Amino acid sequence: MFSKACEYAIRSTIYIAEQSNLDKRVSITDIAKAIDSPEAFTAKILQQLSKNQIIDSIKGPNGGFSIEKKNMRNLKLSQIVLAIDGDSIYKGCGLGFKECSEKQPCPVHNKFKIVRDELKYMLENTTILELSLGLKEGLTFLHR
Amino acid sequence: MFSKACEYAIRSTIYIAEQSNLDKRVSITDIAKAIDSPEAFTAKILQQLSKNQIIDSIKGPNGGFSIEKKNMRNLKLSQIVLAIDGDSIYKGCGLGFKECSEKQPCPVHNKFKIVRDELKYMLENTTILELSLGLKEGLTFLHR
DNA sequence: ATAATAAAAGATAATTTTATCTTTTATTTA
DNA sequence: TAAATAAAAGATAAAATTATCTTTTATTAT
Repeated sequence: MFSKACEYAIRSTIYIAEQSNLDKRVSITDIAKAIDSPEAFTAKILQQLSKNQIIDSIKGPNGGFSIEKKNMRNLKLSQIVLAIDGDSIYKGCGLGFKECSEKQPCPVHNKFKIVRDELKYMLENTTILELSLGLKEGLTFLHR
Repeated sequence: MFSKACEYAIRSTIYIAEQSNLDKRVSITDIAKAIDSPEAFTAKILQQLSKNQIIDSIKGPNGGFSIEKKNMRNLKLSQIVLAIDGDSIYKGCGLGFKECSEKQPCPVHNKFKIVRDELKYMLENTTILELSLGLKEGLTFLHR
């Protein structure tokens, strides 16, 4: 569905949100351990998230990553996916045709449209806040 | 969504079905031209489809690929996806956790379940026959 | 100011996926 | 039976993705 990079991006963001709700800033090392991901690779992805203003980053002692509480409920999964994997999951043809469109649809166009729209709706209406609350309440997990 | 290999597999199968409906066997070269794909790579994928008995293959003069008419209406998109990409699209966790399950769900588990079930239903209920008919009737296209 | 901390940036490496090329095997036609 | 045809199988190569390592920059505390 998504690239590994995007999976790690989503995991990271949810974890950072959870910790930011406890007013804790987290380091790359913390994050990689918490979400069970390769640290250096995760660092690269955090850079992208920071550049896209999805997370905040502070250098130096007591530095680390965070998300402002007031932004969490407006931050949607779709923004992370767009920043890391681009818009191909929304706009791309199911069979990979660049020329595929409503006017000139590929054989699976209309079948896929239903699923893609459902996915799009879900990503655009799921907030990082609600996902981090599930974690906090012990209903969901970010590791084994 | 799917790998390139799987995209080419689906395109190929639909094209072979369309031609088989006209009682025409098609060569690798025909297929690659018709679906706009790299020929040698497509050949490899056709081998897999043949091994999985999704398509029939005959060597030598007047050989090529085909699908028996009586099998077309029972052949589902899901069978092609399973043969080429495996079951990760159905069973895999949206965040890539191996340990994710109903009992120990990741934060997006239930959100993704809805979308994944919709996709699964679509793939398991869309036949190659119906997709090839859309092509035949000029309603859909496999090229620019 | 200096040392310590932590992320950013840049370079490099490993792995996987995509793609190609060559040789072999099966089948048909002359 | 020999030549031609077409897919199968095997080896190799290119590109993209995933992953790691090193150096630089910014910030804080001493």
